Amino acid sequence: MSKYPFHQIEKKWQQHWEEHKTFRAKEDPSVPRERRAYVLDMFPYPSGSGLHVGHPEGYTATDIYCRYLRMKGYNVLHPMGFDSFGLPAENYAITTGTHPRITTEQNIEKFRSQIKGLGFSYDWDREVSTHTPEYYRWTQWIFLQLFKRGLAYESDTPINWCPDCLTGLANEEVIDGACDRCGTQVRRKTIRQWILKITEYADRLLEDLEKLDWSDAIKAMQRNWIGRSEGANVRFSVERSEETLSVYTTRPDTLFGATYMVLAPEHPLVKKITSDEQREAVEAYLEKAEKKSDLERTDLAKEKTGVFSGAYAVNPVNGKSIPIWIADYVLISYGSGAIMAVPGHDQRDWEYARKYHIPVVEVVQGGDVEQEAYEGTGINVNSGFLDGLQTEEAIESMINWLESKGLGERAVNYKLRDWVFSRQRYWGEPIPLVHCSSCGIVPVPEENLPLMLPEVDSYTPSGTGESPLAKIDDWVNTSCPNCGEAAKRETNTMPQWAGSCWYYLRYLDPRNDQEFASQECIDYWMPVNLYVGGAEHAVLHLLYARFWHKVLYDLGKVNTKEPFMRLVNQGMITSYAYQRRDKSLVPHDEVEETESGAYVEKHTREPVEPVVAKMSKSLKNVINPDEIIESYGADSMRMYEMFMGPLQVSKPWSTKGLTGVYRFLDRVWRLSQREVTDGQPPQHLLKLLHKTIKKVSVDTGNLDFNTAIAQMMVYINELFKQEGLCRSLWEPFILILAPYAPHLAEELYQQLGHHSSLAYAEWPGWDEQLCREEETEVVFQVNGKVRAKVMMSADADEQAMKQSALDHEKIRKWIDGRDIVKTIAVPKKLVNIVVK
RNA sequence: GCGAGAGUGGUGAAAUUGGCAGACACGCUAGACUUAGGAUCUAGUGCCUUACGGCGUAAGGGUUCAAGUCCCUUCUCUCGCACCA
Repeated sequence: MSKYPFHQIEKKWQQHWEEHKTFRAKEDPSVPRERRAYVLDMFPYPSGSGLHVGHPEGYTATDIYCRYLRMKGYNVLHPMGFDSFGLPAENYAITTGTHPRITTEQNIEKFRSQIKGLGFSYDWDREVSTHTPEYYRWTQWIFLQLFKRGLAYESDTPINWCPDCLTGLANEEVIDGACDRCGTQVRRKTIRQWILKITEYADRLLEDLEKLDWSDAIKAMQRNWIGRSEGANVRFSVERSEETLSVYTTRPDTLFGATYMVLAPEHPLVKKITSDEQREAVEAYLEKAEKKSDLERTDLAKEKTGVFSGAYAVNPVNGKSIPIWIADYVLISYGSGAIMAVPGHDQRDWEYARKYHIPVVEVVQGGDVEQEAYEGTGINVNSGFLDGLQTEEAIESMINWLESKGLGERAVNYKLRDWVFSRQRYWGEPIPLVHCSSCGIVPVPEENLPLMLPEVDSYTPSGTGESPLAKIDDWVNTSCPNCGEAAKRETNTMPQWAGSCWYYLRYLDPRNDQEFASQECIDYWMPVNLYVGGAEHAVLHLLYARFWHKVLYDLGKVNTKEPFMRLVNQGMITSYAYQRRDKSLVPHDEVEETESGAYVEKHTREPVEPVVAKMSKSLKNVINPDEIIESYGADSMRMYEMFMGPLQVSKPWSTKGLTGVYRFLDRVWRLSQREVTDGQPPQHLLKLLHKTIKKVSVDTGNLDFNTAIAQMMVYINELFKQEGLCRSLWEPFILILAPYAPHLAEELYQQLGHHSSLAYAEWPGWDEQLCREEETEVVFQVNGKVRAKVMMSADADEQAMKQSALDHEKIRKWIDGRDIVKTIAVPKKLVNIVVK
């Protein structure tokens, strides 16, 4: 066993912090606003498999940052909790009959102890779990506010139905046509759903992104998801019919080029306008389209299919009669579910027109519409009153024309769709509404919240689309809060996103039973200064949370338009796996290393190559943090995760690599066993100390933890070479090590005679004078190639540098007898002599 | 297909404004030492070359006294979106 007693040290200090409530955050009004920091981690779903090495990465990063800020004198709020409603616990309940609360709370227990084992400086007094009635009371309360503002509505729209989970899924939860959770192929089913009108906030969600200190990549993803576009709605009349057909277009300037129209198969007008001759063909096509899953409909994009409806519309600008087709390349869920097709200037329409021999008309110059659609801008032709106009003017002119004739108007469209908010599930927040036959939908009075999740006999969904709650008659049957007559409760529950939409607010005031959080606490801490989590939540969670926050802002309940000022996404921690020649992957335990250092598959002796892959159970390359902590200690685990590389990029785990930081900490420990003296330290070490303090301070503030650690290693390697141990070189180092390896640092700090925790000790400053070098190495180059290196005074001027280079004997060898064209000197760096 | 990002030793990676490519760590090699440990310590370690020196940041080209860094072309990988009218 090692000399470094991390087991003992880590246990001791974790107990100390817990007993002394070292990291409790208080709303101290004497701390000015700019010295307060709210640093937030994305809270975990407490799954049955416990923590994996990915969780501690972000948590370690924020912990280091928080510990650093505390030592810099900041008042820091750093809470942790659990996103504890969710499908796995319920699916487990369905198969075993165990109440999801029981499994969930066991899992929370396990997660909490694992997280505590890493020595994170959370204020545990603020812990929240979304499944507790004290918490979901306020989730329900916020839902009621949305409902009262008209932001929640019922709709019978077709939804994505997972036949395995027997539940509806939001569009966003369907990945490649399969259920996000269980992978089952999703089907369409029509069901009554609660929907939240997030689209009403689309513009603000888009605009307010500007102010946020988020990566451009994440902002771009959100922008893309919201998908705002500007254009016009145009109404076409249908020949021999009273109907009008409304379409959305971003290119009203191409209206003269619209030679046909297309309806999505689900469009309500399809049945009304289809002619008798075409009815059979249309019905056959509709049936085919219905059977296609979304996956097929999007994947079969290469070959567009459709059918003529037999009906014609009138192009309002030129009175021409144009055919109306039905095709599934038009989506019912975007725009009006119908388009005007301009084959000259839209590639999809072009392909379709070619296939069905529909005329292609050029109305914007710039391409060759015989070869392909021209989607760019240019001068309008064949366009009546638009002829000769540039695209931008043509668009304006056409919109004005449409508006003046009452045939259309300027319009904005979004890809973003409203949020399907109900789940036919047991393990979620009950939606606090009552259906009354005379009063309609009535909210449960706020003073009666929480609406408790009742106990049930069976967690199995009814299979009809209703949640297990529908089977409990004495819960479902209630009286109307309004008129007192018999009424029925809403039996849908909320999705898992609900609880995570506002948890960062509950941490501010977690035991408040009067409101979700007091104004004082919100004012004191908000907004979140730094939010760290996985990129997988880049769109959904962050968009939903921002939406709820804006609603609360409109209600006057929060003081900021945006909840999270700075967002950092940590990269994924991957692992090595082994790959056969045919690129298939081999599980970890079926590979062994040969004597020559190559890898072979055990039973076939086939050579395999190590490659980086996601950790997965099937590849058996999952790293368990408990084992790492047991063998190397939490401080090593923390430091290694930060040493691997930049926080934001994904990087492969290597337990061998971890031994590097373990050895470093062991070396620090062995240093501490030397006698500490009070003498004057050697100048070169003092200078190195100050450079180290500077680099660690700057890098920690920028979350560049890997380079900060490297610098501490450099320092310790030098310090180790010196005999003895100078207190003035040692104590500041312990303080800068503290955020990274807090257990060891506390122990060493105590060894130096301190009696309290270093958690609030003053972060050491550095002396800029000592960080400066009097002498630097200067490179002499001839034609850009390094020919000599010399030490020179840092303030040598360019002239002196040039002269010294020209006089240098190695340089003379290269320049003698040649013409010097030019000489460049860069102070402290180099001299370059250009010769011919 | 579109969009974003990335390609640096055997490996993870460093490298203000263009200014010594490879810090730090793993691994490897040699030696020392021993309380034989998951040790530890010392030295070495980009490639070619006995040396002088040459070549090296995915490939090719360009700008510059000087390019990992700036510009152009190509390739590969990762992520996101996927008929958004």
